[in-house]
Amino acid sequence: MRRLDEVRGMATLPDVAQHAGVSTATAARALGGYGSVRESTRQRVLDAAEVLGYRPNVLARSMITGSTQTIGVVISDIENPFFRRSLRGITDTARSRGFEVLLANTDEELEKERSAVSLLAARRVDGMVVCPADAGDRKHLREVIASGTPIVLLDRRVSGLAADTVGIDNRKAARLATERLLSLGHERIAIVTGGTPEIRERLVRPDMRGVERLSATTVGSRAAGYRDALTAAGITMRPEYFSANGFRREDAVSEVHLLMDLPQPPTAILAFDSIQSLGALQCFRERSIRCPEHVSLLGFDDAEWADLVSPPLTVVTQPMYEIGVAACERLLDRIGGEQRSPVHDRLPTVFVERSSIGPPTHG
Amino acid sequence: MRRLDEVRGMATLPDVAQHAGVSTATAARALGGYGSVRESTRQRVLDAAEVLGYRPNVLARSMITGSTQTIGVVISDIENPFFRRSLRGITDTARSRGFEVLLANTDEELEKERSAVSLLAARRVDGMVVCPADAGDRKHLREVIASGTPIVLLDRRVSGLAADTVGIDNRKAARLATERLLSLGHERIAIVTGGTPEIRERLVRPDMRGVERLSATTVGSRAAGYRDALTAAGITMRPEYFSANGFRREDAVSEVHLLMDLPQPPTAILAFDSIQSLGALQCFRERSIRCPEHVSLLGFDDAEWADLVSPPLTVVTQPMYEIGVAACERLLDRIGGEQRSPVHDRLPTVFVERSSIGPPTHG
DNA sequence: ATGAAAGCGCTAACAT
DNA sequence: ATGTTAGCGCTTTCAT
Repeated sequence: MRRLDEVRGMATLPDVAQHAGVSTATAARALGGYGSVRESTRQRVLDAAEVLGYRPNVLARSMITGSTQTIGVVISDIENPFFRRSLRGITDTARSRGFEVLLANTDEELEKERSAVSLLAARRVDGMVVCPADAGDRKHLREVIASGTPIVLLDRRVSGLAADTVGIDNRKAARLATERLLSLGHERIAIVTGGTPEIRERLVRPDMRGVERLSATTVGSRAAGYRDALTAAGITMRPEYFSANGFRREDAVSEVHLLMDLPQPPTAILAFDSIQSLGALQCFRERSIRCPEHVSLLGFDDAEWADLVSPPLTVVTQPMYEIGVAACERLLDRIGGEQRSPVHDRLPTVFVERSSIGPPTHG
Repeated sequence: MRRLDEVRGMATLPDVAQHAGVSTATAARALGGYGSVRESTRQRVLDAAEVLGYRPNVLARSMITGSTQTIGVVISDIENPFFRRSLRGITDTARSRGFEVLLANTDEELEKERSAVSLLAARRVDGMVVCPADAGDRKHLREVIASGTPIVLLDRRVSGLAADTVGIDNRKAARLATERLLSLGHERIAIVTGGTPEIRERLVRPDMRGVERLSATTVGSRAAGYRDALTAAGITMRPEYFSANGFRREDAVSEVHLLMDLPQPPTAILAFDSIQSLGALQCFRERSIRCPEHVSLLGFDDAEWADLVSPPLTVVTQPMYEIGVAACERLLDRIGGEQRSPVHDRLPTVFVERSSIGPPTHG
């Protein structure tokens, strides 16, 4: 009775139409719920569809309508607490609005980002949420936007790109965190940024020229906030307290070791994300350094384990899930045709004081 | 010069063909790298594509070839360490083989699983990796498989389903873990399963009937392994030591509170996943229970924080990433046309002893 | 309210 | 080696 159905288990619109004794156009109208169809006909078509186990071919539909009801998400690493929580916000929101999510990891590598973006574009996603690599050119993003596919930037702002951005005020958050450390009496404060040596280079030169340009990146902004606080307190920034040698946990571990090996090791460390915090904690454990007695640790992002490590970590919290939600909503609005010029949402951060910071021990 | 390009930024094959002065077929061949094309023509086409910023429409291609080069992943929660690590294994593998990943969360809700699977099927994914909800019917999975789309089961085995499975030997792993606790002298061992009350009901009845059927689920298998060890040691399982009231951290926290409120609280707890471990740890902290002095804790899955919480957690490790890789490879093989009957991969677990377990304190 | 027919952008025979 | 010609399954005018 139904040929195609037997081949690949798929009945098509013509099959349904024939079974219901109507034209494909009518069947499509009945199924798609548009146009006008007499109730009795409608029912007949629906029944036929039911009987045949008909499932519309979304691909064919997309080809015509031009919409795939799919968004692409390009992030550096799903395993990073910030991204995975945000991703959950994105997927939940997308889902509730009838969109699917295509996922791609970049591991902070520009090349992977490029190919991911290009592949997603080829898949005709209706839009993308991307957390752009901290440096490098943005031609690929620009092209996508130019071709009419909206992009919303997550976490990181890119100057000169016609894209909405959702994140926090990184500079301010870092300044506040640093100030808290300062108020405790710390003067030797190091930052473990998880950034790349290149970024570091531009940030540590005497005049700090280029900080403004770099404030387009998270690391740059936070480093700038750190500098703001130090400067205001009349403290000179020491290049050796500026660590930026990779975003992985192992990178952080070795960087903190280096820090603690310094003739004048820092009395406090500000970690720029939860992976870096974990690395610092691991280093402390390896050296039997007591925290906060020997050194204070303040981190970004309230990971699920932050209150259960020892000592419980004091953190600057970003509303990770909400950032994802907001980013997705912005994107969906754009996809829906919203026109206004790019907006940059800055969600509020919260300072959660636990016990990993305390007054410095000078020795 | 290029009409379509101006409308939606998209040049089509005919555009490229015309620009290169060849037929669409030739252009397609040159671009697709199949058939035979003279080198000079090839170059001309490629150049034209470059100039026009041509991007093949994957949808149109998929409609014909019937392959979308996309796999769907249906898991309960990306935020669970096990799933996110596995997901990374899946995406990395898929990527390297030219497949994209469509993601869906189910939160262990059968209804969400059904709709996710159905949506992915409608998107014509070439296959799916799914971690099925612990209970309920599997008609939706069966239908997908019947329609010719292969499914590989992650973590959980479902009897009577023609699908490959990749996971560990849960029963054995749980038995070994329990035996370790037993060898330390514990007799009052509780399990925090993260399962549902329904599953628990079936497992705690005196005769334990139904355990076999339930061994199709992770919780069921692990509970069975726990029972195996207890039985072999001549210890009667106490229903009150069997906790199953939700998979979330909060659930675990309150369950462990309940456990510790018992007239005879357990001297050791076996947590069935890292979220449950986190919950137990949190409860301990809330009650100032010292671990392992007051109670031992042994968990499944070596989350990134496991060695940094206090006390460092003793765990049974699953090769999470590798499980994802294996699942994806199996799936890709099936998609590639492999026929053999369903295989059930069981990857090896490793016992990592840290300091959260010790001899019981009888009091 | 319904049908006929023209595509969407591409691939795949089948010719040449 | 290249071109011609059907479609894939659906939506969408334009008739009727």
